[in-house]
Amino acid sequence: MTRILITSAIPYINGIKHLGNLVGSQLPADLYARYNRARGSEVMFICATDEHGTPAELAAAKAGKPVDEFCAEMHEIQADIANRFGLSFDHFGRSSSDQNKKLTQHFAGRLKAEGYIEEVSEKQVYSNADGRFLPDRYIEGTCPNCGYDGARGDQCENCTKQLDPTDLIDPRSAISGSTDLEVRETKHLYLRQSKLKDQLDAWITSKGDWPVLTTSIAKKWLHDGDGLRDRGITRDLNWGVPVKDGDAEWAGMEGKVFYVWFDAPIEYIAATKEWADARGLDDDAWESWWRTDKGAEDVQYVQFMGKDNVPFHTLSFPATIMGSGEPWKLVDYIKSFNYLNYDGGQFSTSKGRGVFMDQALEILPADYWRWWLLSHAPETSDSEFTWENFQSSVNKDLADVLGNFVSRVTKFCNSKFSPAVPEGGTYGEREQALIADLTTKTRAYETHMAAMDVRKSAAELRSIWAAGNEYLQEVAPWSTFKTDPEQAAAQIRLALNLIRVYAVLSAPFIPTASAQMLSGMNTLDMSWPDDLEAALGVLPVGHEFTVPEVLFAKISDDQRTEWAERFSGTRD
RNA sequence: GGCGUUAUAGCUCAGUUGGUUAGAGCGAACGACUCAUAAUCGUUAGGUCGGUGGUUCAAGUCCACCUAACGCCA
Repeated sequence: MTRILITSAIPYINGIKHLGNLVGSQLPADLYARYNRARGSEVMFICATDEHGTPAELAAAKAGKPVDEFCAEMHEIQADIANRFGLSFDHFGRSSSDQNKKLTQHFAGRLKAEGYIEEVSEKQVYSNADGRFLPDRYIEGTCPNCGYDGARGDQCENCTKQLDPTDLIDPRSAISGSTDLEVRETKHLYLRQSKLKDQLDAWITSKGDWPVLTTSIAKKWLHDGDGLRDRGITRDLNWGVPVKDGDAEWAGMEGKVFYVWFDAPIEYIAATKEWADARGLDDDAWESWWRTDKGAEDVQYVQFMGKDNVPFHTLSFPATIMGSGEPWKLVDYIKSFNYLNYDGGQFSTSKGRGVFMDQALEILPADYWRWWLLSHAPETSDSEFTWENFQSSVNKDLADVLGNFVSRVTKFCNSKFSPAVPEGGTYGEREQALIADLTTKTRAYETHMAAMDVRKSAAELRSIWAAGNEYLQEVAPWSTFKTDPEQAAAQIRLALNLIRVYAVLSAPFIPTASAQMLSGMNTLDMSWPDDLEAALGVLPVGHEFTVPEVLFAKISDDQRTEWAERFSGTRD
């Protein structure tokens, strides 16, 4: 059996994600996971919250809570929203877990032993009042160039001149406002990625089947300017994974933590261990997914992410894996996405512009969003969300084409026969033609899904739905019924079975509606239609069903107008 | 300022290694049907593929420059 390991870029703990974040990683990853499970593969689908770093500390301070408590609460909120969006993670972990601390320290120790860590001494501003070192952008003062009062340590946003923190006149902490600052000498660890440049380059080059978006970004970082640069992997913060050499202390690094981008991808592995630990399984259970010496050789590992995450997944994280000298699994395929824009501009977390995951679920069920987002996923270039487009897609595709098909078939059967699969008649030429058509379309759908061509998959699925309406329109059972009720029964029998087939095929996109369709058809049979003719006979003569409620309600013009207004600026 | 991305029918987007009359869905017009969430099905009309020049027997598809929008960086 094929074993597929799927990871979605892990969302940052600081706040609820917007729809652009969702469609860039978690949602398409979920589509792929659900599809492969449906086809009988063994799937491990991993995601987590990315919890370390200064933004988390500041957000916690703003909320008046200890950072660990803040993260724990935010993790629960994100887990709940993910669940309500139907994101079917096998485990939704936390980068602040003990498993990740141990593993991150382990990797650092291995990298040190293999000669891929360099210790560098730097000067950095320390705030006595805050009791911490300050990153450049958290120091404010007066710009020596233009006199602007709110210049930051890295740049003056008024005159755009780049600065060093020591250039500022009357510097102060952006966190506390304190002016009790001093420059201290501090030591940091650098990951010597440059030593692995050729190895990384050869590895990327070998991935000829990866999307251009992925490889071009990686190549740019490898060859731009002086080539791949070493990266600092430690910070002077309290909130993070303490710097250690495996289990041992690291001399001179006391009180420091690893940089969030070092420990975050390692969480993919650690979250799988969290999964095993939560189920009382031994180490073999998770190592068989990640260690090529313990069974992961045959695992197909696919990562999903937005384009901003590509450098870390094509270079930094692989450098960590390669540099460890241990047989960890490298990614086999990276599916990256462009950005989704919102109504003529960007989604903005800080301005509250656009629709956020919790708000989306307040106004409509998850399937509506899943369908629109996936069928418009920004695969080849940035794409755009507009309320008009959303309204017409939902109304036309979901309500009119699919929802109405279910409705017209079940209601017709109920009124002319009974709420059960009717008996009589036989399948003829037209039915065979439909089966042939559906077979072709289903095979095309499978090909697109396997290739992670999200939009093409959605278009193919829609055309499979439409085929049912085309068939009904042509054979017109409402007319047939008047002259040949037996034949009308055969036509409706086929159409009822088609509803089950649609539920199975559509489940990766719209799992909730799919479950409603199966429930309405009173069946638990989710077998994949490998053979369409057989699949259209699964519900036997006499099988009872219930006429389902309206599957998808339409979006009215009033609603559309109201929502466009509501989400245009400030988050409520 | 440097680097990069994008620019295809009214809208959202496809267009493989350059090769016959540039495609889909929505929207529009017309027609059919009436079982159904005023749903469905069919037909038709819309584009000199941002602009200019070039390479080629042949360019939306390669090259140069220009314009516009956007993004990243220092």
